[in-house]
Amino acid sequence: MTYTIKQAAEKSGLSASSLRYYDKKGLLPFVSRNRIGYRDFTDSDLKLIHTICCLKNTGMKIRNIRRYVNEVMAGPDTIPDRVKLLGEHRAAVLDEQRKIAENLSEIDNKLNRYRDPDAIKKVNTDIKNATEEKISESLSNSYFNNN
Amino acid sequence: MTYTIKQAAEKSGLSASSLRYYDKKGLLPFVSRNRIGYRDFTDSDLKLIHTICCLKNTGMKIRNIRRYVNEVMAGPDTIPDRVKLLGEHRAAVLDEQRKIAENLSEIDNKLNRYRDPDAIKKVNTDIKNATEEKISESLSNSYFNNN
DNA sequence: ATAAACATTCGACTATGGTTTAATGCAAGA
DNA sequence: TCTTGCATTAAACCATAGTCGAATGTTTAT
Repeated sequence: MTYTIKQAAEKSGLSASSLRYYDKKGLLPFVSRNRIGYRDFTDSDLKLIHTICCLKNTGMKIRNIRRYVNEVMAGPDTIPDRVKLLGEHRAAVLDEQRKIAENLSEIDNKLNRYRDPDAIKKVNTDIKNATEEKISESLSNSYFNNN
Repeated sequence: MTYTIKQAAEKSGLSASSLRYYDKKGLLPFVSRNRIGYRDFTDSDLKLIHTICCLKNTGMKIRNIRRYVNEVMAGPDTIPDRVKLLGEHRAAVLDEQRKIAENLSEIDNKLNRYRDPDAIKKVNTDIKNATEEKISESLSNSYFNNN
């Protein structure tokens, strides 16, 4: 069983354009061509493409995905390299997730402030403070169009 | 106390270029200018810039950050809009975090496979299967340069 | 045999989020 | 005064990750 690029696109969730783009970028050196130059995707190809998607979806750059694919193509000797590459990526993703969670918790604080019954009062106090800060520096103020 | 763009850059963790870029994109309408046209950043300004950074760091697009900033500038009447905007953003971020965690867990599976004592054997089996799949379809095989 | 529906490549185009450069101006210290 | 260091703008440039259109070829069904 092989698949055309359109079928591979459906199965992988990528667009045919993206698959061609990835191929051009060296991410799909394992995809064969039939006698007239059309790509023939196998199930094994789609498994590796799935892994590529996992890396892409977690933010790995094309350049590093290519490194990984090349290591896969080079055979079992590169297993330590793959562990290093994936392990470092894993750590980077976790760190990024942590940072996002931190930033999100600040957004949550804002949301809670806005949902507070006294939100209007508090927001008005903020505006007053910001405005006074501008005034005390003889700066123009743009809150509420009070220029 | 006011800050030059350089000092504001240091305090916010952004580059001066980014601050100018954000200003150009309408994210900093609250930043005043002194008599010769230089930006004067106040502490209140930096607080709002901090919020902007939280939104940016969680992946909000410039266009939506601008919407938020405009709502802030428009005063307390827009609090429900802000809650909607931030609430939707929050949900989107959580969903994205969930997807990333899912993809990462598949990467973890790969890592565990590679760290298995039988990793080489298993990888060789994979290559064998992939190769046989290609052969059975009369396709060229590129694993191990066995073209 | 001809049209529809695929496939190919190449180069141009888009979007996003900046960074860099060039020309210019202001301000403060030697 | 003159140099140094900061500021301004507009426009060009960059990186990333695609997407699209044109020209062309293939396969299939009618």
